[in-house]
Order: sequence, then structure tokens, then C-alpha cells
Amino acid sequence: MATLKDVAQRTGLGLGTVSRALSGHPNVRPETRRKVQEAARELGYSSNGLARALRRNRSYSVGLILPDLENEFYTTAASVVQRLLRDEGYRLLVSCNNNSSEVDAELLRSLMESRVDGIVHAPCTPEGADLVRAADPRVPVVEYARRSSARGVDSVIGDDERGAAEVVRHLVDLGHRRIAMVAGPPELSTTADRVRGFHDACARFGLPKRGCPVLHGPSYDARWGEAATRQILDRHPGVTAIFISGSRGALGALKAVRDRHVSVPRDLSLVGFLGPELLDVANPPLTRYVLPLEEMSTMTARLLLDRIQHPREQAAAEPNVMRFEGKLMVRESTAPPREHELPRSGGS
Amino acid sequence: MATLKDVAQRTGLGLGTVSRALSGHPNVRPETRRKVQEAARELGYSSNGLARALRRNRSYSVGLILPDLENEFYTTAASVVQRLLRDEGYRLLVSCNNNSSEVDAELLRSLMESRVDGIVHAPCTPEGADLVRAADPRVPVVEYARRSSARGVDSVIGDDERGAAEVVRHLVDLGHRRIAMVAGPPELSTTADRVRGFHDACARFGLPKRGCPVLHGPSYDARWGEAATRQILDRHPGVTAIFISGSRGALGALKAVRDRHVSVPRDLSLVGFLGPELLDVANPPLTRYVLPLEEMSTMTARLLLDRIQHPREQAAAEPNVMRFEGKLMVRESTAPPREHELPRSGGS
DNA sequence: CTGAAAGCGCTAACAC
DNA sequence: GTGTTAGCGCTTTCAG
Repeated sequence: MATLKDVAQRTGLGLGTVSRALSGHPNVRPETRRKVQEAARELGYSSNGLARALRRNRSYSVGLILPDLENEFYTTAASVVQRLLRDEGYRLLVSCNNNSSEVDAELLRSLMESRVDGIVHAPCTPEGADLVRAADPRVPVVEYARRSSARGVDSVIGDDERGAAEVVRHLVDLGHRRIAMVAGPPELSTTADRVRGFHDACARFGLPKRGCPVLHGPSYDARWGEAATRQILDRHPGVTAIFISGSRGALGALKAVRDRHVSVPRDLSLVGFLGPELLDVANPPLTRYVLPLEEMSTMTARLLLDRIQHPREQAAAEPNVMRFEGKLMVRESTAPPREHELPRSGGS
Repeated sequence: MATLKDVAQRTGLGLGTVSRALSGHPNVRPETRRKVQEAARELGYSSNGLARALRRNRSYSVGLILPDLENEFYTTAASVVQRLLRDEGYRLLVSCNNNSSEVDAELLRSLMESRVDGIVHAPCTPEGADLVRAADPRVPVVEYARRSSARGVDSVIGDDERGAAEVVRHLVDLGHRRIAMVAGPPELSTTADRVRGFHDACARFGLPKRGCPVLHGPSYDARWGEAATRQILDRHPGVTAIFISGSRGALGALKAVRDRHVSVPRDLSLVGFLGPELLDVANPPLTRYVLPLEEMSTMTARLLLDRIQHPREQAAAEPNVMRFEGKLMVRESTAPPREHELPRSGGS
């Protein structure tokens, strides 16, 4: 491929001038610039971004590490962040850690080698991007969706605790008193927050602790949602509502209840958390707690850009923790429990 | 950050030796290597990938350009390709052209500047990645899902024509004779293929041409699916089945029929194309033609890796065109048209 | 406004 | 085995 030198030779100008002409430096005679541009075009010149990045110590690329690239919850982030960063001239290195701490660490290392200007990270361990902070504390990191103990990183998260509480309140309002929660891996901050919200709300409403089991699982995927729902159906027959705290889990739950011929919401109420919009056309449309993903993603990108473009304040400013409230979208998968078809006083 | 030079000074060794030690070159005494590794660790050394890439003229990164990062159809590709490439040590630059030719061209240019070793491209123009071929024909390109006229590129696509024909056959088997097709932008190869398959099949089965309208739209999104469905309901009351040829369009169609209180499949049959698995829990579960996305994505990654790792044959070998067959998944959104509840001879 | 020259961090070729 | 050196292509002083 043609290099700057080629363009310089072609135009008879010096390297420096050509460089300046092409990168919009002001101190270039308009005609010179024109000539350079023409020569560049004729030669099919394409600036070597690697060389530029090396020289300027700035790669104009940022990394994005997500747990899952097929989950709406995260692809929204990928999409929004990509677009916003692109508008500012940044490229996006996207990768997926599958919630594996080994993979996560390797990806972070790889991003550091690429000398990215910043990182968006959905941590899957309590340490998060500590590795990055240690290697070069100047590289800004914004945590998305989850929090870790890494110091000096911003985070953009949902108000999981409050969301879980709202779910419980909705169910209690309908008359439920035995609610099961399907949770994810305990090491994720989101799981912890949601479980806390659930427990607190249950206590506040005086629900029987033993009637409200929490099932921790290995992941947040549909398979676990299905398995957990089956378990609840088998082992906790008294439960009248299930709260499924994962973005894909609800799909598994819908499958499980359909297989078992359990009618929702007649026999059982179902509430999802963060489920995709598609669940509006599910059978039945699913009541769920949703987070403002677009806003959160936008904020993530802005925060990162800010840190990248104003490294000065980076050192000084306190890390931001932006916690976004979601809202409960009541659909058709929740209804009063069967015992409540009659006034409360009447027993079963 | 620490550089090779720092490690060299620390160990008292030469630059070359340190470089070799760290990058696994055989000609290094084991003990030397150990010492180097230790020093590197102590200094928190992280190899500068930009410098390496510049020097070796190989960036170990590849680009992926998709029309939409929130659509399951494409995120599957992103996910699979990312994983497979990562396993081979490549990073993935992901971006989205939104089916805009300007954006697409700019993204391709940006990837060339990044000196990616290869590109996966879902073209949104007939020219596709011609730009890349012109700039540097050695950079391998694999087209995904769609085809362009760019020369010397491999492509991995679905058998859209056949799929559309299968959809028609299914509906005809049920007794439908007036089938509307909701299509996408005419400039996409997929649209053309599907429409051709649709028309051919209609002709083959002797369906009335005027009873089988094809609606071309500006995109393949849910909004267009909804609008088109409404249009059909309004202007083509004779139609008994709608074939929605887009991965998100079916969601819009479901919304439209629900709003209009049209009962599916009693009043109207609905068939989707490439819709997400989630549609299995839709109301009603949607009959649709699906492509083996995982296989297709895997093939895409393999093809690209092959081209990258064996540049020799690149020049020689003919471009591959891998066309994958899908299959029709019959669910509950299709049924015989109302007139057919009685034997055929009976009129309306 | 333009040219010359230094050097970003690394690898690979060549000497020893 | 190891050290030295020349550059990969670019930006950015510093002179003029």
C-alpha cells in the first residue's frame, strides 16, 4: 500500500508537509493541500492507523467486554456504544467473556496490548478490571450493568435492589404470599442486589420466609430458567408466583410452564426482569421489570468519552456511580392467586 | 508503561534476546527466558501490540460490519465469529452500517486504516466491499448473509429463494391461494432472492398474480412489518396469508393483527422468515423459515481464517459461495383459510 | 509555510 | 545463544 513517503515523492514535497496537509493541520497553503490530496487519491493512499497510533500514543479504539453477545440486554449496549463512539472517531473492539474469569482476564490483557483508549466492562468477578488499573491506571474504565471492587472506575448500573422490591410489591398487592425467586450466580453484583431487594421486601410485607425460596443458579440463561421453574413446580407446590431475575430466564420459565400445562396467570403468576421487548408478544405477554437500556448505554459512552477526552480531571474526579431506575411493566402474566378469587377471609 | 527496552536494561540483556524470550522463539536459553519473564512481570510489562503490528505488518485483528447489532440474526454471527477468531488470537472490530451506504464505506475505510487482517461484511449495496478490493486486494473479505458484486470475495448466505418457495408451498398445501409478501429494500440481494422465490412458486402453483401482492419496504424492521401488515389488511381483504420476509418484521405483524383483533391463524395465516427463536413463545407460536445461523457463522469464521492464514492460495483459489439451506418450522400461526373449512367445491 | 530529522516500540536480519 | 542495528509509517519538534 502507498505510504506517506510515496505521496511525498509524488508531489515533491517533504514528509512533514504531506502529513500536515492530510491531517488538516492549519499551516498549509490551500493549493499545496489540494495537490497533496490529489496525489494521495491517485495513489490510493490510506493512512496507516497503526503507525499513527504508535506515534501519537493514542489508538482511537476502545474495548467492550460483555458476558453475552446474543442477549438483548447487552447487544443494546454494544449497538449504542458503537454508534456514539464511532461518531467521535473511535473504533470498537468487542468481545465476550461468557462470565468466565479466565477469559475476562485474557480479554482485558489483550485490550491493553491493543492500547485501547478506554474500556467498557461488564465484570464477572469481584475484582473486575483491577488488572487494568494496575497495568495502567490512566486507561479509563466504565463498568456496565454490574459493579466490581476495582478502584477508580465509573459504573452505570440498574437499580436492581429496588426493582426486585417492586416486583414483590406488585405480587403482594395482587394477594400473593408465597413467591419464589429464580436468581443467578451469587458472585454477580446484580444477583446480590436483586436477592437483597427480594428478601427485604418479603420481610417488609411479612411474607413467610420458608414460603419464599430463592434458587441460585449457574447462569442467567434460558436453560436455568426452565430448570429452576420445574424445580419450583415440583418442590414448592405452595408457591403462587415466580419472580425470574434474568434476562433470558423468563423464556425458559414460559417453556417449563407450557410443558407442565400450568396455566399462567391462572395457576401461577410469572414476573420477568430485564426481559426483551419481544416478551410483549409472548403467550401470555409477560409482566416484567425493565431498565432504560438506551439511556444507560448512552450514559456509558458519554462517561467514557469524557474520561478519554479530559484525562486531566480523570485523576482528580471521583468515580461516578450512575444507578438507573427501571419500571414495572404490568402485562398479562400476573393475576391474583387462585385462593384469592374469593374475599380474603374465606379460606381455601 | 514499561517497554522492551526497560526489560532489557533490567535484565542486562539485549533487546533482541528479550523480544525472542517473550515471544516464544526457540533460540533462547531456558534460564534466560525465565529471567526475562520474571523481569517483565515485575515491571508490569505489556507488549505494545501497535508496534508489533506495525513492524510485522499484521495486526491480528479483523473487522466485522453488520447492518444491525440488535438483531438476533446478526448478533449470532458476531458472537460466533468473535469466539472462533479469539481462539486463534484475533481481535474483532465490530461496527454497524445501519444499511447506509455512506456509513458502510466509511467503516470499510476505517477498517483498512486499522490494517485489519480480514473483514466479515454484510453488504448493503451492490458494490459491497469493492472499495477494499481496490485499496488492497490481499485483504480477504467474506460476505455474510448477503451478496454483492465485489470480486474475489467469499460469501456465506442462506438459500433465500428456496426458503421463500417453501413458505409458499406450505401455504398452498393448506389451501391458500391469495398470499401477500412483505419484503424489504429491493437493493438487498436477500430481498431479490426471496421475491424471486415467491414469484416463481406462485406461478408454479398457479396462484392469481393480482391476489398475491409483494410490498417492498424501506427496511426489515418491526415498524415496517407492522405498517405493511396494516396496509394488507386494509387494501387486500382477499388475502388469507401473509409471508413476512424479515427477521424483525414478524413482531410488527403480530402487533398489527392484535391491534386489529384479527385472529391468527383463524382469520389469517402468518409466516415469518429468519425470526428469532423467541417466536416459539409468541402468541401464537410463529411458523417460520429458519436458517442454520450457527453453522453459517462458523463457516464464515473458518473461511476468513483460512484466507488469512494461507494467503498463498488466496490469489489462486476461486471465491467460495456457500449457500445454506434452512428449514420450515411449522408452528401454530398457519392453518387452512376459512373458506377451506368446507370441501373445496363449496364456494365462499 | 515547508523540510529535515528524531523516534514511538517492536521484530528480524545479521553478526559474533 | 545473544547483541546490534535497521527500519515498519507516522507525527512532531526544530530550523529555516
